[in-house]
Amino acid sequence: MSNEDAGWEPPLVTVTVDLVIFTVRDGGLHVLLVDRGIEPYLGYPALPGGYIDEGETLEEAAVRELREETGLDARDLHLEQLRAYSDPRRDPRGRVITVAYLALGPDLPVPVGGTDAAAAYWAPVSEVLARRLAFDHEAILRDGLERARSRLEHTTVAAAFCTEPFTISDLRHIYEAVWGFELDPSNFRRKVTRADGFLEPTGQRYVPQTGRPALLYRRGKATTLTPPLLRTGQTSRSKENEAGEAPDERTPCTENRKS
Amino acid sequence: MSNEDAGWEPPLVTVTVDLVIFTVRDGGLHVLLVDRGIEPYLGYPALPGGYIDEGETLEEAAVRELREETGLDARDLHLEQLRAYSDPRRDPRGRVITVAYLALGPDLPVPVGGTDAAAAYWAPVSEVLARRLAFDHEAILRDGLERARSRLEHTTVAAAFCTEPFTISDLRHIYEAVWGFELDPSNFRRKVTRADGFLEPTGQRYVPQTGRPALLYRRGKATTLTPPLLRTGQTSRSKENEAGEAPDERTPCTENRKS
DNA sequence: TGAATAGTGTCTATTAGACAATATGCT
DNA sequence: AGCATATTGTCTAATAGACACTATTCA
Repeated sequence: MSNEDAGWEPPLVTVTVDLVIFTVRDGGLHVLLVDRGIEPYLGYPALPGGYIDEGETLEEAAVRELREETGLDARDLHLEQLRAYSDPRRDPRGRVITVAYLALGPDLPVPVGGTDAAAAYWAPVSEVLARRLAFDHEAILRDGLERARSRLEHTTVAAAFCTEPFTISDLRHIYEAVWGFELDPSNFRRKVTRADGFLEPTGQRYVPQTGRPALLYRRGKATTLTPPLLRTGQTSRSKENEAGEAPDERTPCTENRKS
Repeated sequence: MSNEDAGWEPPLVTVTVDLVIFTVRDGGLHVLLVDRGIEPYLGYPALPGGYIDEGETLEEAAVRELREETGLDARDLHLEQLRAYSDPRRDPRGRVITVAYLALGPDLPVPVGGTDAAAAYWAPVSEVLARRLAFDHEAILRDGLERARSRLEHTTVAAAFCTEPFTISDLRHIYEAVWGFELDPSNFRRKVTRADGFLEPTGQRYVPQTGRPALLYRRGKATTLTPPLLRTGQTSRSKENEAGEAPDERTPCTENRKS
């Protein structure tokens, strides 16, 4: 390494983690935000996050901030690293590099008053993208959205959005909310049921207020989705609407379940 | 953020960038390594990398280290962020977080003696994976390999491995070297020529020592590959061999070109 | 019975893999 | 001519999208 002259000391930087936490509620994609209570960007909505502690990994810091800032338990969520953001001017206070994490989970209640000053709240992604966020959090949110959309194509994480047990319609509504267009129910069913290890039948049924009862499933063991469920060739009745604009129906993922 | 009590100062950490630089030479996938000249891991092979400077982005640091440690020019390569590695014990000297970058490029000559003490050299990935590397560089290399393999499925970066102009056979040899198994030349040709914006015909031909001349192409404008070129369903004569073990033929990507 | 949603079946165009056949240079 | 590789063509099974049709519950 070129800088290891005797006596030379490498520069030290502050490192934070930021969390892009998505859920689907009321048929639309939502992201968890906090309103900043201090400068800079006082009053601006921001992604939850915080400084990394000594002796912990970035992932551990993400799990900790998840709990401290939002009251969520990482065991209920899918958590993965997104990427690092390092523009030297991204924080006016000085050099702060942040590593963003993507979290996907069911529509869990967030405490109105967390352990922190600013309370976390769910906000529709479509609306948030039209607003200004603190720091470079708009770019991070956009990257997180694209990553989530891509993950739904190649992995089984969509099921992480659902509380078990769930129906195939629930799962389809997840895809529709994240991708922003509708899918053919018949073809969707064919693909997800054929995909090995995606869904595990429970043998139980969900009896809705109206309509035929639906079979209930649990998450299978597979994490990768073979073959992938690609966004290309969406059905013709697709409604091209940006970023989590809710499709027509507003079926909650799991609510009022009987068996 | 939960730690912003008055007077509290966030911990400072050292940040480095490490580079997984791949190329294809002699029909096999190679990675650029340096031998460590100082403790820790004195004498061990390692990925090139170094400390981030004040006022530069991680990407700028990656470009700089590329030049300083290997003599390569980032303009000749595809460069993308891989991910951050943050185990507090990954560097025995103390807390060092590293952000790995993936670089893909043609078989460029590396200076025997760089500006640095240890000279960089190309090593076959298959052999390197059987050896021990410094720090957590084995894991980083593995992640980089998987990322590269995946990128070949969904993007046109394979062409970044080739020096222009190149033939479709050249391109296929890239895929075979990175993925580690052979592909059907006929079906491969059909897919890459149909993919819009992947290849741009030059109208010129490459006349080899033996065999029919091949048409030469340049990189097209597209970066994403639609439809994707998936690894699944490899041809039956596939030779399952791990990580860049060279296929039978050893056709250099571009050498001794006429037109 | 009718509304509403779940689930099945089918038709067709497209695609992928396998592999045969042809083309074109060189020695 | 004979070799080696490039390029084209063809056959078949599998798949995807579109959409009709049947099933099951409740009001």
